[in-house]
Amino acid sequence: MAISVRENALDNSRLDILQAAAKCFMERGYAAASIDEVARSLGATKGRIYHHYPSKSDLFADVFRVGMEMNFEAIEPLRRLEGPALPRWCEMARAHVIQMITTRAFQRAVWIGVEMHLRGATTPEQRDVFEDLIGLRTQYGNYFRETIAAARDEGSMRFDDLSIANQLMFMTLNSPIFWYRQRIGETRAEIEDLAGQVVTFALGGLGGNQEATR
Amino acid sequence: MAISVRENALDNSRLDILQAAAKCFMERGYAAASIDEVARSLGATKGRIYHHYPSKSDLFADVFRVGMEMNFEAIEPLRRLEGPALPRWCEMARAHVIQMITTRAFQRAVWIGVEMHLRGATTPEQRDVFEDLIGLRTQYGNYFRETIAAARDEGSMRFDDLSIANQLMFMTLNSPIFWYRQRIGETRAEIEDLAGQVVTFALGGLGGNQEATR
DNA sequence: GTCTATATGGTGATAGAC
DNA sequence: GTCTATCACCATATAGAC
Repeated sequence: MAISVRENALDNSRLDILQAAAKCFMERGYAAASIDEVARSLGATKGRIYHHYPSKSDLFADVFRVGMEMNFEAIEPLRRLEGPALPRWCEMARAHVIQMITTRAFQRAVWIGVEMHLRGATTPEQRDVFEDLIGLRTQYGNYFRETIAAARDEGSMRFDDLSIANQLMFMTLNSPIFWYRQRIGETRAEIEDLAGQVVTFALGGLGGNQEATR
Repeated sequence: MAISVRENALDNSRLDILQAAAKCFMERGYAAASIDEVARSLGATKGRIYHHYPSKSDLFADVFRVGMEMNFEAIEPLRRLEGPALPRWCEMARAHVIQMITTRAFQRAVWIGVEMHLRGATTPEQRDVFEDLIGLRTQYGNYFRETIAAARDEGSMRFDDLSIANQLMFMTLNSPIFWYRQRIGETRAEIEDLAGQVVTFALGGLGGNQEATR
């Protein structure tokens, strides 16, 4: 079943707003982030934002959606790789972690959205839109879930409960959205080393063969 | 260097307020949780809360503090265990995870506080109190950090960067505060099985010898 | 100690000028 | 499309009755 990939391209004004909004949501959280603040960080007033989005909730939902779309794009070619599950998982996991680092603000918003959903903090009006977004997130998660299940079947991973393993794996792979801090002059190689350590940790947690990480 | 353990006992009225507050902070987050809501969940009005706490911020700080004190108590006997680091770590980690599950509301508040600190969301007035609390949290974290460092020295764990390993370890061990849901009629054995899976994942992530988990 | 007002400030959202 | 009011609402915090 095909993921509804965006038909509508991101025009620049919308993208500007989304980036500013993602940053504010990351720095303040959903409730504490104000539309005024998003506008101010754009050097504008909220009239501009309300022209594009009918409500704060809709703005947030769009940040969430775009964040998920970025994720799907990042692993799309990898999840179709032929052959054994373990190396495929390694590629996917690595791409995922790098994505968490490089699009951190959006990914943090995704986390906030998932967390709001889990604790039932969504209002009745938000619920429909959120169901959609959570559906995207679930489907994305299932790609990994199916991959580690296959790896376990193939004997290259060892864990007990699949759901718990998947939860713990994502907590690990997502964690840079909380503690990563961009350093001045940081090279791509340093980011990849960081990602490598995160993937290695997750692989070990999943009972994978350490020699498989190159 | 002694951790300042509480001299002042928790009288019942304060404990009631703290429990209600912890629950609200968990369900709504710091910004969205209202004093009115905490009061309502106590069957009271906010006059009662403001009699005990001068501000929402102080109330939250007390929840944070009590949560951390619970943690110190949970691992206090274990961190002094003699012998090799690996089994000591297993005991500490296991106790920590069970603590996350059984005092979930308080631990979630602790997380919220740490996160607010990390993203600089604290106001100047909050800063001093938060520095204290974050200090507690850091010292608690150091107990684990020293233990895994020792385990690595002893050859029973294998990882690259100590800080990153400690971060990833805590993300794993803390994660039940997000996804754990109490089930009706759940037994202690089921909780311990759950905790065992979390600890096993973390141990694997730290490059520990799987046979060491009993 | 706890309650019932109430002051105060901030935020989401709207209306209408430009 | 964006800005400048402005409204309505809600939440923190306080004052004073009981």
